[in-house]
Amino acid sequence: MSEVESFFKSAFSVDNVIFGFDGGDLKILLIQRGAAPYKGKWALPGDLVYPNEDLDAAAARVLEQLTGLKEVYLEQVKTFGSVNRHPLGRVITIAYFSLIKISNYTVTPASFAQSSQWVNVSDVEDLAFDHDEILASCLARLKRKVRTAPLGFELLPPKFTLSELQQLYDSVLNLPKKLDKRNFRKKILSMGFLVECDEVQEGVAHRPAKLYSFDREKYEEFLNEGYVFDL
Amino acid sequence: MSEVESFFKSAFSVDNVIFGFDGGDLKILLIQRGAAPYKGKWALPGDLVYPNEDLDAAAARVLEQLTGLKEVYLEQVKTFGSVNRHPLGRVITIAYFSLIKISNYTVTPASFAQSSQWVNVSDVEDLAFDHDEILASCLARLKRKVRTAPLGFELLPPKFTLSELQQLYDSVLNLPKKLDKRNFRKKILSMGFLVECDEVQEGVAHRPAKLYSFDREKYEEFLNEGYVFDL
DNA sequence: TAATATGGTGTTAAAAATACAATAAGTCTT
DNA sequence: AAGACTTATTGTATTTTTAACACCATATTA
Repeated sequence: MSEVESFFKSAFSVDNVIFGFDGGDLKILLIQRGAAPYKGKWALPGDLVYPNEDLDAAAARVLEQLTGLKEVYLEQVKTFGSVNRHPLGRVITIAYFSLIKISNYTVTPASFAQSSQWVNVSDVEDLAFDHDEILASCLARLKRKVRTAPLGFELLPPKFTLSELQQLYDSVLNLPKKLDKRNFRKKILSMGFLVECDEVQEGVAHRPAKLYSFDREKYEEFLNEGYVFDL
Repeated sequence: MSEVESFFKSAFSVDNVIFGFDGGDLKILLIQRGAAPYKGKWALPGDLVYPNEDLDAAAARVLEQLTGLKEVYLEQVKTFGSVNRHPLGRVITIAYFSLIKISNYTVTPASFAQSSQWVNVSDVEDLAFDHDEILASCLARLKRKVRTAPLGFELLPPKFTLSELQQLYDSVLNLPKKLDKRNFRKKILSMGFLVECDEVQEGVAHRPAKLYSFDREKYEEFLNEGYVFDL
């Protein structure tokens, strides 16, 4: 094999850390591998990139096949390419994370075929390949990004309470001390892109909270006035 | 060709945005392409990744071949993989940036063979491939990173004046208003990891400035006490 | 020695971050 | 129906951080 040919004895894949938020916990969607290598192990959903497919498109495809969801927040994080990361050859992988509203998740043929499962981020361990490391990178990115861009809303239903929003931040950031309720509300409301719906929570055994939604137009105005999201 | 084979008709490269700081300006090192495609155009230095070479190693190799420098700051930024980004086939590229002390730069056989040149970042335009976009990503990353980690020092000689340091920040950040001299000094010195050398500038036609150096141990202490670099 | 150039230094006012606790509005139990 | 229970909602005082701002010092060169 010539040297030039040997450059083409390689492939690339995408792997996707799919985040969801449910029951107060940050979760990711894992699949159990049905074939070697790492048969039976839990892994991040991923696939080889098709020869004429863009990278972002490949990540979106993996996501859609597994969840049925399109047009979700998707962000490239880092590329992992250690020579020996894949037992069967030189395969580098481009890691993405995506944020979905877990309530929209439905079981698809793909997720049915390869058993898949939502797992609390804090419980994940011992994934196939270098996926533990990939998860760590994506989680670190999410922690940073969620403080500097209005990403949290991608994980919540369209209408949510401020307590739910705060819980989300608490579980993503996982800080030694929870955020202060009054200060959190003051700050997030002062940015002016959360609007009150004329609705309250239902079916809770206590005082129902007001529902809010994220107003993207008002967020754009906020940016145009030179402010930056910072939490 | 089988479908599986077609996955292996692809290659990956690294491209490196090599930043230097000289004469008050932020610069990058470009090479002029000697062969098609884009023959004669200016481009970021890069190369295909060898079959048994890690990605970071490939980026370091490209850098060393061009500059003779080892052990420089190197950071992966983003992977570019549009289907048609390379005219000759499917080549995705992993973009890195590196920070070098431009005074250490020497012409190497590689940089001699392919004409190379330092160019002010603000003057760069119309690079080969998607390199304009790659540069934009790396520059954005540098702007962010330089405020949250002590990277600036990688671009300066071991001993520098506070004015030089501020000039560096001014030219990297390129803000509408320059930083305030007194506030800048107060803040950077208060972090406690810059130490005065017992030396002053020489050969300047005005009052010579004190020289400082970055003390990495003190920086580690600073971190261990729970502080974070923030400028 | 005067002109010129950059180095070096402190204070004050404004804004932002933090710490902190009592009342309100529902449901559930008895 | 009263009381217990649970979470929602709201404001103030303190501390910390940021931002704005101007003059004298020290060297070289003409």
